[in-house]
Amino acid sequence: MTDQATTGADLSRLRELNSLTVVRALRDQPPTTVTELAGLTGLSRPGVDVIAQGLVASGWADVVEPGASSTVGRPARRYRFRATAGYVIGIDIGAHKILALLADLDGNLSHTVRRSVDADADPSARLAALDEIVAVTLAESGKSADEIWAVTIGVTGPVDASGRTSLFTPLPGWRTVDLAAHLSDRFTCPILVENDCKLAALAERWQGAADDADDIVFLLAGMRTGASLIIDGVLRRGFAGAAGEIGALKAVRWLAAPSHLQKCPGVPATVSPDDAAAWVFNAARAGNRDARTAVNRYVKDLAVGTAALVLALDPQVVVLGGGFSRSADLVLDPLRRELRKLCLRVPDVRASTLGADGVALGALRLALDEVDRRLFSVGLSAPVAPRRDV
Amino acid sequence: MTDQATTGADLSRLRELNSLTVVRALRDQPPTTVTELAGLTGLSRPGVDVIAQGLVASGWADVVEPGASSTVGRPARRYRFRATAGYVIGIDIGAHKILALLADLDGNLSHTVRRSVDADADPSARLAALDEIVAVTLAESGKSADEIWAVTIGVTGPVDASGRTSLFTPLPGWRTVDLAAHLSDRFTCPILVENDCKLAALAERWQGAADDADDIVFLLAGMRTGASLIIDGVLRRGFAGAAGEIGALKAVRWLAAPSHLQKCPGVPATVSPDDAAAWVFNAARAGNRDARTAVNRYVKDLAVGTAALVLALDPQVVVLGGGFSRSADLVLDPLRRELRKLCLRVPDVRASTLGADGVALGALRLALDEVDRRLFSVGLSAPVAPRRDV
DNA sequence: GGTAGTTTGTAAACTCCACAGCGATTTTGA
DNA sequence: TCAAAATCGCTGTGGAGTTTACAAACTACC
Repeated sequence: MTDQATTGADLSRLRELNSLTVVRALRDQPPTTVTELAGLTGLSRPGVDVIAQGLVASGWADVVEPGASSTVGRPARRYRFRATAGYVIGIDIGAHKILALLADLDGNLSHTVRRSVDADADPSARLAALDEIVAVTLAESGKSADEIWAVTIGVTGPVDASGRTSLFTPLPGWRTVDLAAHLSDRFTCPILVENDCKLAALAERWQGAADDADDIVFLLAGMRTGASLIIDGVLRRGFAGAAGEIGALKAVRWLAAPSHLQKCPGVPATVSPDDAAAWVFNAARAGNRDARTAVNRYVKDLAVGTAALVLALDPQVVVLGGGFSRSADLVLDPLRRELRKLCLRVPDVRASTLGADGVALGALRLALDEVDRRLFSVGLSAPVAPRRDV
Repeated sequence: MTDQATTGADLSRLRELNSLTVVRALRDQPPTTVTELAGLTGLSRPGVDVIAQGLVASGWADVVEPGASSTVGRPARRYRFRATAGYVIGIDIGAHKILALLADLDGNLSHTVRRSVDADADPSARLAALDEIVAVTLAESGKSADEIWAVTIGVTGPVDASGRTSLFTPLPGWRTVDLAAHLSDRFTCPILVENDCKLAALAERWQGAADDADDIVFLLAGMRTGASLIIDGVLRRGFAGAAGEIGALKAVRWLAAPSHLQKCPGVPATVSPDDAAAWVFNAARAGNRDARTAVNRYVKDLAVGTAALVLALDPQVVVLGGGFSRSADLVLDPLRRELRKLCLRVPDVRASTLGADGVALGALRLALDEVDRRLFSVGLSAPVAPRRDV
């Protein structure tokens, strides 16, 4: 706060700011000519030219020499944001699998590594698998650890400010694990730990079903039920990171809701508890009466908590994610119907388009946001990996 | 969005930015010397000097010539933010009264005008009273309409983007009233209309019980029950302005909750329905058994909706406002107890410190925020009333 | 009462940045 | 081959902030 006041701007800072706006313009454009950049930024052409050359020298931009030109006049040199100056990693530690994604600064996926993990593996086994998957990701992509600018890990359970899931977590023995500390000797860059449901919401806003919305309620509908909130375009964690945990209210029957599906009469004994829900959805789709009522009961329970969130926040969109979003065809319509009964204004209700990869994608997005925050918000630093602050 | 890109900074813009930081530093400081300002802003002393003189010339600052100095050295000239360059008005249109406040740009109250209105007055009578109170406020303070830089009006019921309470409102015949349009021929400055409960929340964060918090749930506890949300320091309206309306959920018994008090056995027939609640609180304080159970039942109902909001948002503070906050001594403790039962993490629960003036104060705050947004965010304009954009 | 020390106010010189304008260069099309 | 069009690169101009230097004003102390 006291530091906020010292914003006196020097001439060098002016250059910094202008470099920043040029980089920003470059980032969401295909390779661009100086004249185009001048138009985009409002700066003069010679001015942009100097800045662009500076960006190339410092490593933020690449030059694309003109090829065969189609327009009249001398073909222009083009500049391109050097998205490969750094990379970020997003990891999803689920109950059954660990998924790691590696992407450049534009968010272009360059490597995907997946490993399955035993559902009741103890923390040390899970951490070993994490270590291995990180090593493999770096090795396969040929990147060294100091080319990684941020790492985000998604875990189940609410994550507090220190990056721990101390409140509760379904993973056995996971409450005292400090993931950031565990990876801190491998990476010097920021390491973020975040709740999986929150990350999935970020992903849906980035590349998924809600890429047009700023106010989103994301529902994790699966064997666990959860929710997370994006308000005014920003993921909201609440004061202690427990925002969205409306399922803890007993009147909201989210804890027991999936049991409507599991305990549906008619599920064959050969179907494992984990697959029961899928069986019921299929049966409902085929017209099975018991299965249909089970689904309806499930949705009715799901809708109560959803309505509470909708009334509390008045979002533009509700996104149905989680494992059950594969059966969105059966869930969306009754969910809309219930919400219409319960809410003042019914938001758009949409199904996730990202499925099981959403968490890891959201982890990427959060890592990219962290890089943005560190390098592109105050001023333009040199294109090197930011250091984690203690 | 496309306009956002054109942020190329000129040298004149640099001056604008530095002027802005100096004004910002001046605003939350007593009269300040150039040397102090240089320290605060990080600019050089001569640099600040030119800027300060420019601010005086344009009317943003005043010079305070040095008086008797107590320290060694030549006594310094001091500069002061000219808070009287403009004024804002905050108005609360309640069921029984209309309250108008006039304050300068620092938020210093300079005039208060109050008029009572018949509870079932029709819209035209209420609008006439509004017109009169506006005229009186201007006349008594000796200000002309073009010295007013923003006006905010607080009304009951959710307010949509157009400033109308089309969804519903307890005031008779009020749904089609367009307050901003009604006042638009009197003022050229921005005219904002906002829900009273939301404004009261703003006030509590500004000068009230939650001035240390960024994540706040404000409860309006009275004959109506409502809530509003401040998240990350910003009042959240939701996509269509209906955020906080959790009371619309039937499982949340907010609509019926006050009837526990009104229908408490033992209320004398001589007590009017409006005063019944106050009677019950007094009786409970005196030890009346029926009154105590009525209060407890009321709090239990209030707590369900509050818990839903707390679980959804994980706020730092819950502020109890509205008419019943006068009886916070009876409400706070049982409310905390209930929340402890229902929530994962229990926030601070505090009573409003502003009482019935909160809405008008919040209206002032919103008007000041609007002025800030227009004059102090992009660059520093001349110190004249901003024009309402169509 | 005078002088040293300290702080403020102001002017000058300097540096740096963006801009405007001009000519040179390179390509297309007639 | 020449004109038109667009880009590239250079130079001079003006403005903003900084540093440096010095005069002015005040306190403290001898």
